[in-house]
Amino acid sequence: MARTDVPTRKRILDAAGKLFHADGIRAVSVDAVAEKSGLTKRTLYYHFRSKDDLIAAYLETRDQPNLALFQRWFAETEGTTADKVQGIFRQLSASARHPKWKGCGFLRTSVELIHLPGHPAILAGRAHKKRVEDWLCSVFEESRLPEDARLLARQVLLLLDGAFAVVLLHRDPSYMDSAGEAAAQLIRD
Amino acid sequence: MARTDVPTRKRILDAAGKLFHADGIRAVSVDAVAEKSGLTKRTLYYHFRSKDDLIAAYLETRDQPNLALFQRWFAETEGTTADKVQGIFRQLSASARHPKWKGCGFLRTSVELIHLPGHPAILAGRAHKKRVEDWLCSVFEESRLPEDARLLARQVLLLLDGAFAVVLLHRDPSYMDSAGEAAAQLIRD
DNA sequence: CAATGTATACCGACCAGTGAATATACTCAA
DNA sequence: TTGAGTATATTCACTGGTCGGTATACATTG
Repeated sequence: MARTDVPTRKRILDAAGKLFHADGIRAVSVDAVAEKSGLTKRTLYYHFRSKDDLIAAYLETRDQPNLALFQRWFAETEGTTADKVQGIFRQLSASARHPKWKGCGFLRTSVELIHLPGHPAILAGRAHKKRVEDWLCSVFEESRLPEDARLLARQVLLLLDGAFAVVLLHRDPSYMDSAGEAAAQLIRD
Repeated sequence: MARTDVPTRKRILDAAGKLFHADGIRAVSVDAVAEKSGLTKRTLYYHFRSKDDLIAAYLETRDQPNLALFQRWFAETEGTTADKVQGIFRQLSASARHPKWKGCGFLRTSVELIHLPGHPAILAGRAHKKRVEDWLCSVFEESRLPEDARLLARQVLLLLDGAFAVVLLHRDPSYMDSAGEAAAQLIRD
């Protein structure tokens, strides 16, 4: 239907999101996305120029919500900055207990496509990680001596992404808690 | 030649190794490996039951050398345990400056294939990471109070893998140094 | 009519894996 | 020593299937 352009596009993005999350980007064919969304492949190619275009659009929809979640978890935790950061890890640890948990979509997707340097997914992943780091940095600048803030933000990001990778690989959420403790220790120190 | 079975198999593994490292496992076709090794695909399938079998054999060849490298870097660095661990990160930081550096093959491959739970590459990655962690744990047990050793080993592993992922994604080896500093700080503390 | 959106059917390229035949080297009996 | 037999090693040509992407025609709506 011509009037209802948005729902069609959204249906495609929703279907793509589910499939990409479940099986990875490379493994999901455009045919599969079309079938899952109940539309024809040709219709999909009417709304998206290419599969890469679809991937980019899919990642865009995930960027802000992801950071917002971290910010909410940070804000909702009582205590020092170290406690609040550890709160993020604790919430992630709880999330990771769900059997369908697949870690950080940006990290996963970026590593999956790391061999294609200019790929939109790499750029999206890079931008997302930078956004998280910058937010952490601003948080530390507000509550601590400024010269440590950038380094500290980087180190917390390293622990965060390390935990995403290791928890995913070992299927053991307790690594997320170990990462949270390490982060708290680095911040407190 | 029947007498010289080993070289053929090795030629295939070498070719596969180069291609897998350069382009990723999924992206490399069996045809490509066959062509690179100067043999026919059918010959490849004579020596390896399947592509997965080839992948598993390829990863096996990378397991011990990788850990041995860490151990060498650890042993060759002077100073405290914290210094020695930081030495590993420093060496990795130097390695990461080579333009062809692609991070940890086990981590990259495991994340690439994470959606296939029983895949040999996942099992190999898991086993490799466990081996590194166990080695770190034994190192810490020898030089520190035993109850902290396991947690510390896990946290260093988290920093290590976080750095592998973040350095790869951002193409910025200095994250490896930040990880090393964090590790040293956790150990010293 | 004309623009937008959707569908059927198809393309060439590539994928992992295989069938059948062939070449090479080793074994052992005459 | 030689020649037949056998296991190993390799090749060419192929299969069924999937991939991303498209040519073309049909439908709906203003």
